[in-house]
Amino acid sequence: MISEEEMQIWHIWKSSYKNIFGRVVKDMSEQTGLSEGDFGILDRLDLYGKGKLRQQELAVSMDWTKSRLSHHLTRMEKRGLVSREPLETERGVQVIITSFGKTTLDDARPVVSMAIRKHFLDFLTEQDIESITKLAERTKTNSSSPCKNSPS
Amino acid sequence: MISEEEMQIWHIWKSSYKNIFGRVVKDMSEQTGLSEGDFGILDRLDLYGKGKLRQQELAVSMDWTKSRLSHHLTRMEKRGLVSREPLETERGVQVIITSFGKTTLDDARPVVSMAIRKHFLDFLTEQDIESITKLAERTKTNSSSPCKNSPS
DNA sequence: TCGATTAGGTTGACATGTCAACCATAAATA
DNA sequence: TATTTATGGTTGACATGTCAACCTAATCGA
Repeated sequence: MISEEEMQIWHIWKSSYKNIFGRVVKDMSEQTGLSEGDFGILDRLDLYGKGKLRQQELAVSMDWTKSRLSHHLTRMEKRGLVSREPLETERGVQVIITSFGKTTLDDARPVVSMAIRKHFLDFLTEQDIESITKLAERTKTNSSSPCKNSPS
Repeated sequence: MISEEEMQIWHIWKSSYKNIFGRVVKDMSEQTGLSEGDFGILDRLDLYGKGKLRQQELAVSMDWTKSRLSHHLTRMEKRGLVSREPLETERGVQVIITSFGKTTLDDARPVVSMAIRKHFLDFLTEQDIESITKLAERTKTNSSSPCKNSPS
């Protein structure tokens, strides 16, 4: 169905990603104690929500299922990184970064930046950047959502 | 430490990978019942070993830890995809694809090929291929292994 | 107004991964 | 030869993910 060379490209692409990504994650977790998920969540709470976000928005933003997020938040809560409380106005849950979470995040930012530069950005040419950007465009989710708001 | 745009590239690169890879894996698992790991293992047994490989070689080839492989093989054994038996000549374990594993693999190959073409190859330009290949080269593990054989 | 849906979350079971500890055998070295 | 050390694997505990079932509070339609 597909040629040797084509299969090669696939394998190279996969392992290249796994290598680079793995190095960044390793630096991050070793030097900050945060996983990529932890960091993503804290980052969004801090930047998009000034410290708090509704659980559902967080799920969308992370592109995670509600179940996955729920489990993850439970663990982060135990570690003291975030807290949860019911919304007042409507139903739903507010996720709030704790002060411990905030300082952990602040400490982590430079580490993460450094890791991304060292293991990823430093290797990119202009061509790579263009290639990455365009490929992402081309393969983007076909979000012409199936008739959600279509005039029946 | 790093600019908005640089962070953007990182995010785009990550999500682009996750999207494409996720689609391929989803097709594969839905249509064949195999995970990527399952397929990788069966594929290697079939191609590199004519049906059997030493566990350790398999681990290297998959770039997995021995622990991870051991756990995974235990599960695959339960499902009847592979079997294990001790080596005769030296110590160690032979991993052998069962006939059920072999037919499952044969059925899976075209599905996997199709998925890779549909979700990945079809979107690649010549430039992308060059970019992917070269970036992989540039970021390849610096395998000048730390003094394994260095003259003290 | 009442029943059916939808939205927002939680939970438990199970699959998958990681890590450190362990065990046995082979090889190297004192 | 006796003691280390390296090799090849297994195991158990625990972190992380997925899936389906469940619960409750809106909301929609007849």
